[in-house]
Amino acid sequence: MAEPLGFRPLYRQVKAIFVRRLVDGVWAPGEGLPSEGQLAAEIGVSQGTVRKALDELAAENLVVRKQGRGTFVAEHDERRILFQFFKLVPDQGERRFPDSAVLSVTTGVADAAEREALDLPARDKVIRIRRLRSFDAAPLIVETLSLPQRLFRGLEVDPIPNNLYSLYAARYGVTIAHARERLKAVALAPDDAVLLGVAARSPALQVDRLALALDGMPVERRLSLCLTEEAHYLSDLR
Amino acid sequence: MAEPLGFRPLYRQVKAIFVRRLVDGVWAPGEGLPSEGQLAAEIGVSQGTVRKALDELAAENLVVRKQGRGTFVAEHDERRILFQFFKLVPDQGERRFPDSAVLSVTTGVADAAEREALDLPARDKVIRIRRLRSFDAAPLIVETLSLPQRLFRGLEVDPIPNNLYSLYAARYGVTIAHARERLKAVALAPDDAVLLGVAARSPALQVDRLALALDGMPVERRLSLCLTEEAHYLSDLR
DNA sequence: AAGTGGTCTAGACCACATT
DNA sequence: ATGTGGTCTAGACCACTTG
Repeated sequence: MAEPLGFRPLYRQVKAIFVRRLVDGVWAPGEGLPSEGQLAAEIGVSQGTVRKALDELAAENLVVRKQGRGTFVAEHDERRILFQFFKLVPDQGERRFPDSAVLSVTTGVADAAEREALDLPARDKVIRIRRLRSFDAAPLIVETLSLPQRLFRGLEVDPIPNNLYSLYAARYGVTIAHARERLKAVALAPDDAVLLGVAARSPALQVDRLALALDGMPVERRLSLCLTEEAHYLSDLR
Repeated sequence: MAEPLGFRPLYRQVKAIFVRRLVDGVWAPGEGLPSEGQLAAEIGVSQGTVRKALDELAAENLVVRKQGRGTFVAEHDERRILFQFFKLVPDQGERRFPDSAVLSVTTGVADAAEREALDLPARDKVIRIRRLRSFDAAPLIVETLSLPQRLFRGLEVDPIPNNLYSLYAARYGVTIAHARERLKAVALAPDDAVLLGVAARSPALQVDRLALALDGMPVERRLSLCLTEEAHYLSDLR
């Protein structure tokens, strides 16, 4: 009578140890990890097992490996966000990052959609950030972010940087690991159309993003309305 | 004076041998590969090196590994297409595959967009398939496919199955390995709106797909107009 | 019981970056 | 010269599937 339960390979247990250290901030973004040999000796497994654990973390973009230099905790620098999280690219010209103008920062009780997405109990509060993003002063995206207030205390009192994911990591120890986006084509409401400088009822690409932390906890919801006259959402199917 | 050229690890050379066999159809979809040990002995490398080559092919969905059974050439069965290539999912209910009704099959000289996408010389011909796809008789997508005629001779004279990628592989030896999609929100032209049963100028999600074969050659362009009232395009950012 | 892929180890050597 | 990750090997054993 063998165990009907799943088998858990050693390298996954090692990986779990490493993820724990990332979640707890023992290893902070940008920092270099100990060498494979040191980690192997510390944990008491072979170097090959550590290697396999680190390879999986690298495949998930949680660490970056550099031959001859070492293994480093991944950062949310502009380049990474541009390629991993920002899928809207100009039809012509280089892939680049838009400017952001914050329209408002408010707090309030989460509505049904926010509670559902962020897995919040009733009456929990969220911070809402509304901003307009542009390429060369040409409005491109108007978006509303919703964040659980209990995770991001004090965020609303300071200036909002363009690169939010870097701020989440540095100030709140929250690392965005991946995201799920749901896309629809919609007709713009009059007020959004005004902000984007187009006619009401113009078609726009609506992107409903839920961003998840290292441990899988949902930490940010982002509802974006994008003009796609001169840009498109790029999706690679592999 | 060392070689300034790139270093090419052994397992990648082995992988290239395997890809060659897939491209040439020596190993056909669904077929089982020789065991790792046999391949290692045949090529004259260690089993670990063969393993690393096969692991990469599995990561690219070109082969499927089944513990205790063997390694198999990936097929374009319904499940794979549903998860890898069909990103439009119902807002409520299970992920599923729409029905297809072919509207027309024609041939003609490739236009500028088709030549650009498919990398065709001037005056080359394409086969165009236009079809309407529905969930439970509710129209969802109207799409036009463009295929290089020289790759798919005779395709236009036979009935068009719902699962085209399986047909490409079985009859023309063309395996679709991955695809690149560009999304925009557009207002429906009157004739497309009629087909989809909505008002003219309704917003729709336009998906411009370019599908690439194993060797990276572009082999299919597909322009889809999707209604997103009760469905959405799902994109996972990892 | 036999065959397959999956894991784990130990050691040698290579490529790359830094000192 | 040293230290890092990357490759390659050989062998042992484990988990899973099939006959």
